[in-house]
Amino acid sequence: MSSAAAPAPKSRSRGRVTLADVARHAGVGTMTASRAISQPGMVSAELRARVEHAVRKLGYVPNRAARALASSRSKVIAVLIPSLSNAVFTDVLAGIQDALDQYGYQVLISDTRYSDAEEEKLLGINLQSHPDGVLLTGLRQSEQVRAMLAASQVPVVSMMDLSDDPEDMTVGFSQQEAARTMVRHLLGKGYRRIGFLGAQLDERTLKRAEGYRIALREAGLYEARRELLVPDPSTVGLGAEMLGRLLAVAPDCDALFCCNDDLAYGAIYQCQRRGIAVPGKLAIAGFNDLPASAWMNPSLTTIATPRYRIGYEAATLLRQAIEGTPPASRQIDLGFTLMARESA
Amino acid sequence: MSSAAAPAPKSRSRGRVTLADVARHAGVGTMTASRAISQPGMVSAELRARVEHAVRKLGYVPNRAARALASSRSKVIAVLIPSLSNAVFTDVLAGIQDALDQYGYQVLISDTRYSDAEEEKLLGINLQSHPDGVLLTGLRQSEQVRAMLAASQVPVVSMMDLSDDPEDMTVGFSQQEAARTMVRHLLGKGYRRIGFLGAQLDERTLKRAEGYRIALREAGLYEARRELLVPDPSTVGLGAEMLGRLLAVAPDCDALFCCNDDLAYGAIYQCQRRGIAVPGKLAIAGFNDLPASAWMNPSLTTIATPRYRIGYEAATLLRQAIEGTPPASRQIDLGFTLMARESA
DNA sequence: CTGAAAGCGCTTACAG
DNA sequence: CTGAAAGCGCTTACAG
Repeated sequence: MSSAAAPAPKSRSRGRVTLADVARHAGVGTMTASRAISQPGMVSAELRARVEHAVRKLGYVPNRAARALASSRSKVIAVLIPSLSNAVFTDVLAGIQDALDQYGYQVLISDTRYSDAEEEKLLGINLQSHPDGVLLTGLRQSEQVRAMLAASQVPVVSMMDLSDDPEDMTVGFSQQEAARTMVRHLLGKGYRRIGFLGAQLDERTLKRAEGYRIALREAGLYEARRELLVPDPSTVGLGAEMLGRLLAVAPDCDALFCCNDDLAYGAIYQCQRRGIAVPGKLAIAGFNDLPASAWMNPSLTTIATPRYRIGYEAATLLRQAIEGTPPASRQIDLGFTLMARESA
Repeated sequence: MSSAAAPAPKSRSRGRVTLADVARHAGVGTMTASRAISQPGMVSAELRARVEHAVRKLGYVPNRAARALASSRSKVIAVLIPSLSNAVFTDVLAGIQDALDQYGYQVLISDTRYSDAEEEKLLGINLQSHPDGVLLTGLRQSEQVRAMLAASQVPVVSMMDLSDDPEDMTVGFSQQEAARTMVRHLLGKGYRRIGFLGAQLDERTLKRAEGYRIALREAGLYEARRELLVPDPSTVGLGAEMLGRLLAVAPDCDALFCCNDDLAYGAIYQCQRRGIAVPGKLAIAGFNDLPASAWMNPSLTTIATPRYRIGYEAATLLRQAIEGTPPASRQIDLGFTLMARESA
């Protein structure tokens, strides 16, 4: 039909169903089709129905990349956690998912494996998706990470701890206070030679160790030799091994505070093998209150942490920041609960 | 300078540094800048250096959405797992991450919570990102999910099990054979009244239950009353409770095969509370070999499953399918290992 | 309430 | 090895 004046446009079509196809099928403009999908309220009932029918009929799948590019809102939230194999953080993730579920955000989960270098790398990759917001674990990020975050101007909420900078958005509880509370509980039970087992040496472990020291110093009972810190990842096996190492240098401990439940499980199992009565000869306490802690024998005295709620509230706070809703508070302290059971 | 003929283009710029900025700064064409970043080998060393310098200087962050839109390759791989709070699947994820780490894929992790409806919903959302490939757990997907996958024409690899359809790409092991192997081990140890505890009732649990039945029928020892299956999620607490329920109807069991380690932990803990000697009075076996199983008392007899390798090999197989590399095999059986320990 | 045009930031053929 | 133009599939102002 047309004169040969204009060359045929080169088509790079992928044969996918596009919004234009839907609009054509429904006999409306592309715009209207777009609105019928994203803002149904702004389109008349009839056109909306026609568009919806066309969507279904053609099996239209919106293209997120195109939407993100055109709207400059990616509807992506990036989450950086130090470990996916630690139940603490999968509980946090569950809370995040539940909080964001109905708001159309895509959650990008990254496991930094407790490594700053890995965190930088993963954040860099995530930033390429231009997330609308970022959820971080802890407060002590590397300079690099801070710089990247600042340059991207993306809203950030930190999880698990509390900041003393009122500018920060944080949801968590005081790691140090929680540890101090546990040690005071042990002191209250009459224990006087309390040891500490810490692994990974991440920010939270160090804060718990500090809480332990503070509480013992307050009681005039702190002795550095009762404290064993190693950088290895926390596992049950490591707890078993560390118990042996600590008792080798401080055999007179009457109680042991482990920086998490996994270590405590290992310590208890090792005591059982060695015939050391728990808590009779050695009381043992953990941190986190994992599901097995209430069931093992002896049941484990530990600190219950509000992991799910931390994820839920942090995601909600971030969403509000993204959407411009003024949050009631930028700092949310969710507290912790001492679970006094049989082991200590 | 210019005459007023052409209206000024409306700018919707976001103030972000773009490839065009980098190109301008480096004094090259946009194309060359693009290539210097994506295919460095195709650009002369000098221009490449200039582009790299500009990238660093301007703090350029590539826009994934734009890249995906223009190239029709999202470099996204969607992973659907039934649970993030089950260590089995976080190990699988670790393998996936490690396999894909160096190839520039963004991994989209979705937790379907053992729900078909949730799986459909999450797959639908993931498909909007037009993933280059999808990693699925198990073989029994809903009709909906299958239809969506077929329509999207995206390559799919199934994890955890083995398919008898040679068209399928699968990486796993025979759940049924593994269960059968465990029951045979128990039979070999002289146990004759072997019970079974199963929860969640997902595909894998049902296959393990079937393996249990087959092995006992082979020995002429199957009795339906020794089998307890409940749909609740597997937890240590549930294992403890189920032990009580099973012994109430079949108090003469001399061994118990639990569909996973969590249930087995709970069963053992419950025996300890009730003064039932394990394995003296009741032998107990699990499935998966979680890290604590080797350490608890008694140590747990279980089946070690190659979870990390399943993730690693499945991701590699998928990547090869995406990139057009003919894989050595579309079906990879990674096997399993009986861990005979103290409990059975 | 509805729509034609322009633009988001890249990469893909196509020419040099 | 290098580059100008067109296009990917949406949404954003801007007009009706």
